Amino acid sequence: MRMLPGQLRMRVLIAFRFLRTLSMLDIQLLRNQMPLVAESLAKRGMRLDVSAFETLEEERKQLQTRTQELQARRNALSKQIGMLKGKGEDASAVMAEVGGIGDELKANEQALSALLERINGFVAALPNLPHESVPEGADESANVEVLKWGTPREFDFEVNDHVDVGARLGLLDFETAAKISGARFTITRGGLARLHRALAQFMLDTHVREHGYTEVTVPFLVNPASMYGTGQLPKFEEDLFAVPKADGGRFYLIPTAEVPVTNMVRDELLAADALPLKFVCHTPCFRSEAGSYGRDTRGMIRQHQFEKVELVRVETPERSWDALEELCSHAEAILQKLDLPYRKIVLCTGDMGFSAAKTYDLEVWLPAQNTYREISSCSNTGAFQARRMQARFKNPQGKNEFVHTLNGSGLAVGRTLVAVLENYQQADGSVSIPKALQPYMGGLEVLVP
RNA sequence: GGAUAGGUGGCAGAGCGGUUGAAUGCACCGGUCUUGAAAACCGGCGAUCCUUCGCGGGAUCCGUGGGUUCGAAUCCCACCCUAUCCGCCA
Repeated sequence: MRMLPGQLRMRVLIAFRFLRTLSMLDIQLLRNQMPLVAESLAKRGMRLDVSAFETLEEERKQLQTRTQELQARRNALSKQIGMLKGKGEDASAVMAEVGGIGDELKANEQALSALLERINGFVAALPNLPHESVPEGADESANVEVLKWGTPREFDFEVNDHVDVGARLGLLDFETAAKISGARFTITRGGLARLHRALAQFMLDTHVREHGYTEVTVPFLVNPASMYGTGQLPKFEEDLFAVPKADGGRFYLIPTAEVPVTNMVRDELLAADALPLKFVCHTPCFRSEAGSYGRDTRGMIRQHQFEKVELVRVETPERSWDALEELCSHAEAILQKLDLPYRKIVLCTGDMGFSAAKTYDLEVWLPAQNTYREISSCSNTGAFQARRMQARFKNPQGKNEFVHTLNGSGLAVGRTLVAVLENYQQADGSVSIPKALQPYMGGLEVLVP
């Protein structure tokens, strides 16, 4: 198989990263607590080949020790040559001796770097370890409901789904979007377009004014290193849209603001008093949805392009677990203010994303589907992303330590619009506007056909 | 797209091919002085990996990769990135 230039660069980048950071999981943990790590990964349905790793490690130690011995000898002898020449004495005997080291040293160095790349390939495929509080299970059926909020409304008429509600209003148009772009795109018009904008504004304002987040705007096109930092690459390239650059490189369209916002601290060494960082960011998100051809084809639940208001936090390890609860409550606050019934679940070990140590999903009630659907996902990745990104802070003991990074939707704007249309629809085809949004709609109380 | 300049420790900024992991300043930590603080003075202060129970010892890292050399931050080549100016453009 021919390798694309981007992939080649990625492999080079990974090899380079490995030498600097040695892993995505903590390599020390892997070396010293192998059984524990294996057990933890097993909970995620991930079988860790312990003996394969130990063999590689054994080989690495031998090779590294031998290489370093040779390097030490070469350095010492070369230093002697410098001293002899400085005194104007003859150094040819020493030069002959050091010359003999060259071949073996070069062979050792090459073998070592090849081996390091193999070990990296092994470690890079490992997902984050689940937090101890995460319930064990193989798939979504083992997720655990934490709470239900609100009561689904009783309808005294036949409920329509958001596609029909939007059609009756004449403000939601999939056909024209399909003509322009293809499947999984949407056009909204008039009051509905404004309602969509109002939702995003309302979320931003709430998180800034009431929850203390700093609003940021960021690039929507990012480089491969950023995708690697947050964990989308190298494993999940097929989920992304790529844009080629004239120089042969590529940009990726962000699948979530988590990528650019979290990468703001990549390669940074932060002062302890700079933490926590709390950012809120409204962006479009682009996803290829390559693995979900048959799912949610109707309506605007699953799109190639949607908008999201994202919360990102950079925390110290001591505080990150409290911060996750807090962040999730901030996302919940939006649903509560909009009076949309939802439930909160904690994902089991088998259903979590690659980078996450623990994830809460918020699911909003959709009456037409008679079920709850995901509208937010809030995760603590611990030091997993920070280790990939080299994002550190100087702890009170003066030691450099990896930060913990968290992110969560607060909320997905498109799906929130769906939820409002379905939950606030009325028998005559109109849709009343949630109280909290009316100030953002110039006081408008209802959208009428 | 064209033309320059530059990428060195948390930051700024030195660095004739040879005891340079790197001067100096700032920041930071400890101490002296002070009623306290500031100032001044003294001392300390990079990361990662290997080895050791520990003390310690060793290796690698000056944008990235490669080359020359007994020896490279320093010389050569390629690439990446940043800044500035010109052109074009929302």
